[in-house]
Amino acid sequence: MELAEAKQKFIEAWGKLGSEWGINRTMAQVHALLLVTPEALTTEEIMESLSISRGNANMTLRDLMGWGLVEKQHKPGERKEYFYADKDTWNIARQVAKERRKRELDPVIKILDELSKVQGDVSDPAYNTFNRTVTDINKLAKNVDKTLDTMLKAEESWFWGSIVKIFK
Amino acid sequence: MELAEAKQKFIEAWGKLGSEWGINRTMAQVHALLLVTPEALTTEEIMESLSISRGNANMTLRDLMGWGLVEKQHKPGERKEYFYADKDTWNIARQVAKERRKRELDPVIKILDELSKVQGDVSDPAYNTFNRTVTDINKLAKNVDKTLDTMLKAEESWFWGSIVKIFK
DNA sequence: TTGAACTTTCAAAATATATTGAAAGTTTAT
DNA sequence: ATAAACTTTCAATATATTTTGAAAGTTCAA
Repeated sequence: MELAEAKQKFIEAWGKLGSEWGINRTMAQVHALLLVTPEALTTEEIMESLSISRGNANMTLRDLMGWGLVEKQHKPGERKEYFYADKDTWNIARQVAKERRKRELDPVIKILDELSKVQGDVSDPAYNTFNRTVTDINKLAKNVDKTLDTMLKAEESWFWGSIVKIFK
Repeated sequence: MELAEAKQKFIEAWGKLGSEWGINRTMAQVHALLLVTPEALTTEEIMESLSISRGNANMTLRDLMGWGLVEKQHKPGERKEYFYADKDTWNIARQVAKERRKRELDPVIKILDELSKVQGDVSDPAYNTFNRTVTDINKLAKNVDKTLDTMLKAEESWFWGSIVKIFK
């Protein structure tokens, strides 16, 4: 397989996986492109390479920076902005986990906390089922939250070392 | 807060979380409804309760059964089908992890394996960056895969006990 | 200042995804 | 064999999301 073809396949696969996990396909593709490119790219080059419009490229790059996955670079003596992706897989995973926790998990936990407090008739099965389900999910969510918290602070080697020890 | 209102909020929150994670909003809502309902419900009742059409309810229930989250029940002497959701949070989490692994992670690993094999000029930075990125992601993906595999076989208490020990 | 080089915005258009509902299909009791 | 009770299908429709591209905005060198 040619390198060019392989890059293409990687970008496609990453885009598909992203869209299955609630991440805009284009955003995942731009990220993939930057991941397999050694040097920083301009908006122009990204547009060209993925056949997307200027507006789309601009918004997507802004989002990627918001996720902490891509950063702007300025080359001395040039007006153009260059974009570069961190290529450390562990950093990427941490960054994504961090953002999704903040944006999605935390708000849900807040709601579950509220719903756990709802009072009702203990002899009512409808109430009992509701209460048990909500408090159980709340517990799980908080466990995940705490686990992520520790993971985000951890060093890669330490983390995988520990995981491997447990799951053996 | 009233129980009815609380149920409503739970269904909404679950639907939103689902859609953020690539799961059809209605599917998540039907699941949520069944989770907070002690007894099994008919298609009719679900349609009514969530204001969705018969076709939508039917397809969604079929999908939920495909995910192993909901099952049909038959009441003796009745023609109607009743639908019931397993309420064990750990089972739900395992089931979702299992299905997503099969449907999304495994296919990606297959592609990454192929792409890892691509040969190229070692003095070419484009090739080096591609190769390093792909093999790194492949390693991460396989670690996740292996971890899920073990987790899926694990008992709840054992699992959380271990996790708590490590992340302490 | 001016204008060239570049970036950002956002309403409109395109695309993708989800939903409807009526017709077709199936099952079962009689 | 019939028909009532129920389930499934799927083309048409509706909704949600993504993308475009041209215009407006910004920056900077001369």
